Amino acid sequence: MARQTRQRILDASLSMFNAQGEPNVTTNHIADELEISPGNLYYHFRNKDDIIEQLFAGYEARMDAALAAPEGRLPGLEDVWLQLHLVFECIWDYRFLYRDLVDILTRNRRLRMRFARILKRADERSRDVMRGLLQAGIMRASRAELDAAATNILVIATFWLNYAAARGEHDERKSIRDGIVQVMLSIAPFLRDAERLHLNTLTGAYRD
Amino acid sequence: MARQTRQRILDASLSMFNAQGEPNVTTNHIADELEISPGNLYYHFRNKDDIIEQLFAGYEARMDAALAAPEGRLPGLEDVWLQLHLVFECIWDYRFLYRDLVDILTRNRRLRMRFARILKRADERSRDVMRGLLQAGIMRASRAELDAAATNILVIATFWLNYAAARGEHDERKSIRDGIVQVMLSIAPFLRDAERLHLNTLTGAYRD
DNA sequence: GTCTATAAATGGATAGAC
DNA sequence: GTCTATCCATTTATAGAC
Repeated sequence: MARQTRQRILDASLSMFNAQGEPNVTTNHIADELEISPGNLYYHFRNKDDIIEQLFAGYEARMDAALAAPEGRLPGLEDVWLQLHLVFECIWDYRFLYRDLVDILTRNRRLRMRFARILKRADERSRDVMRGLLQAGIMRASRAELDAAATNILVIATFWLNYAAARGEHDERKSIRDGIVQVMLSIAPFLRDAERLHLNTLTGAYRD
Repeated sequence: MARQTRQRILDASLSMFNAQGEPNVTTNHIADELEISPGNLYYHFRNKDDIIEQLFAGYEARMDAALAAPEGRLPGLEDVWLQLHLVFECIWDYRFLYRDLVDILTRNRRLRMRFARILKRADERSRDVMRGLLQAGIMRASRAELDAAATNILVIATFWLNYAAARGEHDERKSIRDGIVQVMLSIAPFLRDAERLHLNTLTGAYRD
């Protein structure tokens, strides 16, 4: 039953962090929710940060998988679409991390480095995709524009949920779809007319 | 001296919030820093949230001024440049708000509504500029692309400092300039070749 | 207006029994 | 593994003297 309780604590923590925001959930709240004693919780984890680190490990593995490149070929627009889904689903499942990102990373040096590594990987991946579109001849961009576009995608993906919350968006689930559309449309103006129009049609249909 | 102390509390709070993050600064810390008693602080403000609300009022006025449109004429690219500076400087001066935006807005219903109003205004302003470029004939975009581009600018401006922090950027002052360049380059691909090239040159020079 | 003193509540964490 | 009991530190906030 040891494994069991440990896992239950992680599951409840993730769920409560996501629902109420990590700063607003104490170890006591978690223990209450599971109807176990605080002492028991501290038997399984050194402290709250330990719980967060374990959750982060799950997030890390998930995001690393989502950021994997397709085997041995250049990525196309359809690959982007699929990959964005994987990434946004991952962000959604660990949204507590993003909600208070700076505060969490400031408190914990290890997480800071690990998150920076993921960002860097996402950046490379994002650039790869752009380069793929360039080489396929369906995109036109200067070096600076390409870099900026890649960075743009990271910023949108990373903070889209926060943006939705700040705007007072209630249907959080829907904002995931909006975020994906937002990223796709940020690529559109770089494309050749045919592909650009195609993308506009696709995103328009997807939105509803 | 009443006005004096009150203002000193506001100044110190803003400075400490910006430096250490609002969640990590308590009313006691503020009193300590000013070498006054906690009781004195509570004579001037009902609580920490009251301080934040007063600071927010300053932010609000400042941002409203930065978002004002030029008198009676359509905005051009140079207007965007200037206006971005005003907006980013304002964000910089009140960066504590942006650092823990969701948490702060979740805790305070009034601030939530007031910030949403500002975002809405920025959105309109951003759209106006796009429309101006369209009508001037130097930009080409579908309706969906224009909306997305306007939103993009908001997302970048709002979260650029957080993004820089998450990447482990140390020179915070420099990230302001990078943010401005990032926004300008997000507009570039929509422009006619002449203006597009011009913008690439300008941002390239500005960055260093 | 400002201070001292302190209440009241909370959150993180541990010791020791079972 | 789990619980009870409890400690310690922190934070917010107030009462009352000066």
